[in-house]
Amino acid sequence: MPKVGMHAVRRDQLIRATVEVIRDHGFADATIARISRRAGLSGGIIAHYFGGKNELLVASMRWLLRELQAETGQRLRDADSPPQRIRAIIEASFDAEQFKPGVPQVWLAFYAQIPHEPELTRLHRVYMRRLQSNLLHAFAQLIPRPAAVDAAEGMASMIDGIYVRAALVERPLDTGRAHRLMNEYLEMLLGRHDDGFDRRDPSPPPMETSS
Amino acid sequence: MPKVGMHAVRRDQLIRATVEVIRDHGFADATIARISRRAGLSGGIIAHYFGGKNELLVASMRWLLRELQAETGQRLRDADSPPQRIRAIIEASFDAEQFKPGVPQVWLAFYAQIPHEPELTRLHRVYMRRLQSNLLHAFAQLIPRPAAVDAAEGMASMIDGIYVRAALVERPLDTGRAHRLMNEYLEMLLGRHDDGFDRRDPSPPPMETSS
Amino acid sequence: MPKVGMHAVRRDQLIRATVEVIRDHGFADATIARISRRAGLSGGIIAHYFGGKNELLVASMRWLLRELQAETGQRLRDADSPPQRIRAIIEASFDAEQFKPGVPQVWLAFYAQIPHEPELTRLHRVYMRRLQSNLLHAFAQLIPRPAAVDAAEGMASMIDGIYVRAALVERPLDTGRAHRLMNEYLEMLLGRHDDGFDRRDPSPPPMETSS
Amino acid sequence: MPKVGMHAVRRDQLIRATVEVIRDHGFADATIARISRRAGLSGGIIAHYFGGKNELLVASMRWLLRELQAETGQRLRDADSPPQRIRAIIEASFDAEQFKPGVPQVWLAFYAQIPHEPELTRLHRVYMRRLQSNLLHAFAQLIPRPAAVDAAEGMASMIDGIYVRAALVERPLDTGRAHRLMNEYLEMLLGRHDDGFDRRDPSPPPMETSS
DNA sequence: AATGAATGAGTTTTCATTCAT
DNA sequence: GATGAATGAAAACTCATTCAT
Repeated sequence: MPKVGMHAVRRDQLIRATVEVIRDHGFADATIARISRRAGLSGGIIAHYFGGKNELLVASMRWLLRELQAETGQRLRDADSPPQRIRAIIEASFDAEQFKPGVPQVWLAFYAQIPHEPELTRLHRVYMRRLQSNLLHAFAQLIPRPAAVDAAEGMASMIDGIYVRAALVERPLDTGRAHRLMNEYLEMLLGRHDDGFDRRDPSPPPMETSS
Repeated sequence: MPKVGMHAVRRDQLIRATVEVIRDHGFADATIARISRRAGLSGGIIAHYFGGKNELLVASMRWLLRELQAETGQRLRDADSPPQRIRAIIEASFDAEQFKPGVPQVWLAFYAQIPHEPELTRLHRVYMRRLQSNLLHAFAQLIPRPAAVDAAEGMASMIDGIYVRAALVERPLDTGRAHRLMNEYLEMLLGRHDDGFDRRDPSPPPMETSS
Repeated sequence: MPKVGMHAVRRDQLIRATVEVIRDHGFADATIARISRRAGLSGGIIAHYFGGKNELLVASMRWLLRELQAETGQRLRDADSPPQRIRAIIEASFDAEQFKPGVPQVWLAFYAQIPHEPELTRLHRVYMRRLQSNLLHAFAQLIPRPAAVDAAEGMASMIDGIYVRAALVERPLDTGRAHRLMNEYLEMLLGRHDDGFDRRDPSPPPMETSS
Repeated sequence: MPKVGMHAVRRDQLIRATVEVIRDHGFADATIARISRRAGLSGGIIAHYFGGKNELLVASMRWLLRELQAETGQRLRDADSPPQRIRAIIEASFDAEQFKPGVPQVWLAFYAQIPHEPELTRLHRVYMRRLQSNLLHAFAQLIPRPAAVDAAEGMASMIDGIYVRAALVERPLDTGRAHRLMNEYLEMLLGRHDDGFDRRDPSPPPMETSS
């Protein structure tokens, strides 16, 4: 009788290898041969566990999103005010794990593929909507609704922008400076309306449901 | 007798086809067959005019950067104050041309390839440094140096972030809202120091040299 | 304690699955994965019971031939005149079981493989010789020897032809019409010599030995 | 500028190689590697000229059917009475070319694949219907309609049966004996009604249209 | 006895490149 | 200048076999 739990172990092993290969070679050059070699397994194993290369790639992006989502969810649960909730999102995005060398490149590679692979489009849309919803609800408790909409959009853009640039520039911002930039932006967004706006918002924060 | 300028015509034709194919299929699926078919030419032609596929891809990114650079340069020449210079950069980046459907996807595709192709790395670095330099000089005339460094970084990140998101979300911001977000951010960046800082900066603006 | 006869049960189970898969997908697409899944067993089981895929295929054809042979033998034992013996062969070949949808396709698939797999060649040769011998002996008691040789050949060809066509046409003959065609042919073959030929043949009918 | 007509030459070359490989190894073992090697070309060429292996196989069967159809059509055009038309069909089917060693095996291989590949099903159906129609029309001018229907079916079955057996037995009938068997069958079919049936049939023979 | 994990050879397909015309 | 025929390497995928449990 085969060892139990092998399924999960192997899938994880292969997904990690995939992420590493994409990090080192880019999406277009992430071949089955490279991935399976990196995982220390044979090429045929990918068909065995994922059905095909594309499913492995999708599973890898799903895994990345889940990791990030888990981080975000954890921090959101610990936050108990709208500003803290916003900061929780920033901190999850700029977690040390996400800023490790190579990690932004992997995200960027998947980002570029999103418009061309429907399942990636779907995965990303789900993630992004949840993020946007969280940001909007938090801002809406702090500043007037129209400003909150722009603030949420701006905040999300800033997060993405800093992160994408981390993949592109030789010496990316350290996480400290990334945080500082984000927090200054946040302060400015909130400060503009620091003029008597009633911050008490009766609506509860959006649920953190796992998809 | 060959037509004069055929060389330039064909190269342009192939570069445009390359951009279209990357837009429609992504970087990994931009094959010579597809590109040459789109250009209405035979597959062999690419070796003839570019030596190989990779050179064509590099030339295509160079072409994109030149277009953007030309736009930026034009607007910068028309600007005659630091804030106007900053706005010129924003406006060039969020030009209607750059926001056409598909265009952000193409940039994103090249972005993802930049870390893996040295010549793309180089091209992008040159472009980015010039942009950064322009932004920094402009900000440095408006706010204190340490704040200017952060402002330039933040502004560049915001530009990239908004642009990348335009490739990823179903309904990207229209250029109007993109501009508004940028301008609000700019005002906030400048406003924070709107407290007697001497905006006169003796250093000249950076040269607009074509690479 | 293993059930008694498990060996035979499993072999039968796998052979039936093989026949069904060949029926549905053809010989070239009868994979071990499909066969074992159809049998409700794991892929490894085939090596366990047959040594390998090819042995399973050979065993499957042997099984088909044995079934047909059993049917033929039974009917021959019930026949007590040369014409009845010929009809017994016809009836065994066009038994309802053999005309079930899909069955002719299976035979055809094996037929096509016979020239390329020595063991199948052997199996089929044995079967065919016995059939031919039975037909020839029966005809030889009814019509002159040279005519009997042709009649046996013609009868065997007609059987094969009707059967192969049952695999190829959309609406195969029903067994009734198949029988009628065969019987008419038989009558014609015999009728031509219905002119005083001595039907009494001293030679005994060929033995029905099981291979 | 490439040589003109290469397209037709190469396709023919590859189809012939395919037929030879199927003849020697069977359908399941007719690999692209073997086929292209036999044709003296590289494996990639098959994608170039046929798009894929399956299209090559379909084209090969179409080619075989066309050859046979051409032979049949030629002989039918030379026939000027119903019995001659029937004999024309027999003779085309049992042409020396079709009885060359290996040829029946190739037909048998394609036959076995017909139920599993829709395009082969279609090709064969078209061919078979035309044959059946020709036979029926000819018989209908010679014997009563119900008998003609059976005669056409029986004749087609006999042709297929003799031909299939040619692929299966060690020493197939020589074409002479095959013809004799067929002609005897034909005579019997016609002779049974040699009793005053009005052979004059006003309906014209079916058109020989190329598909 | 039976599983299904894992392999690796082999197969089809893809594709950039080369080159004669 | 331009084609598209042809290649061959590399890619993804298939699949029979092996084997530890």
